Amino acid sequence: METTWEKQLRTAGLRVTRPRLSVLGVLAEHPHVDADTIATAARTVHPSISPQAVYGVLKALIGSGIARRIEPAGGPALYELRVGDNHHHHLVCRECGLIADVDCVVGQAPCLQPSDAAGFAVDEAEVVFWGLCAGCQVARRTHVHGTNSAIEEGVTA
Amino acid sequence: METTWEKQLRTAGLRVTRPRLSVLGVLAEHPHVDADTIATAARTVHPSISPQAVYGVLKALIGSGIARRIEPAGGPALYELRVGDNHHHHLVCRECGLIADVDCVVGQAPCLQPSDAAGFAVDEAEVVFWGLCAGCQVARRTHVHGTNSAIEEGVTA
DNA sequence: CCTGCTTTTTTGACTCAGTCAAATCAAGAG
DNA sequence: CTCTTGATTTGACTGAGTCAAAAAAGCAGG
Repeated sequence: METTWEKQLRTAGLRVTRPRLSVLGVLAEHPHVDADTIATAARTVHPSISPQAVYGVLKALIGSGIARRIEPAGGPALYELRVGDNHHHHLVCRECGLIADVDCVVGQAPCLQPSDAAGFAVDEAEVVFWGLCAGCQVARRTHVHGTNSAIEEGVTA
Repeated sequence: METTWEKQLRTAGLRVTRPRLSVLGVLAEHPHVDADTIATAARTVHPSISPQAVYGVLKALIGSGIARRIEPAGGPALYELRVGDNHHHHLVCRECGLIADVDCVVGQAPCLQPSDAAGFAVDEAEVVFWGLCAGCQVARRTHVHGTNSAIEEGVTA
């Protein structure tokens, strides 16, 4: 497994270093993490890693397409490994920040091409679905006695 | 025109104040502005307005649905007036940050509902189209002599 | 196995966007 | 006009991330 990462790094023309391997290890275990969590987790494997090194590693990984950066509104940036070419989108929980992956909707849904592109040369469509994760729906029904009609009426796009 | 804003504020249960009216004025003139630009522009009308007042006003406007906040990756948050109910999405230029509105794709495109919602109760789908605006396409062709094949091959969603 | 060049990492200062809390001030109800 | 409540100002502070110089480590050639 570790050999795979080494190969990936070398293929990308990057040197194989301890900080890089430990960051890759963290990314492989946690699907969507912020830089600070990566630093903390990586420190269990490589105690001397500095926060800036994490940013540096992530920048290198992103630059060579090994990792991807997503920036949900209202929170720090999150990083994920890009395994293969499976481009996907994200479901974000408004309450707890939990993120789930959703398969790319293009294919069944070529409608993502904007109808009027206003002269733009569009090269990527980014979709974020906002809502409540299963756990937070339960928590809300338990503690609050209001309705959650707004949530369940459907999607506003 | 100003009376309209006063009415909107009062309807929302908000007091009509000079900072609020000047921020509304700026928002009406500029479709997508960041907080700092709003502060600078508002100062031409109301010189003593503080940056924090701008944040306060925006928070109030957003809380009552008069304005909307968007947070494109890699830049400060932008604010726009929400006229009527026309929910729309955004085209963002990778080069210059220019933003254009795109009509909501739901209606012709009910496919925005994720196929597998992983137990989430989804209440909003947010779409951002990334690319190059017309101006930056011209600028790039003029100054760089490489290809821009990646850009024009189509949308990756 | 060394040597030396180059890329990474470390260290530490710094920026930018935004928040928080206490004190002052103004809107507008009565 | 006065009083109460809500809004703004002032000023300190946080969190996320960048930048640059110095130290350290990777790895290619001998």
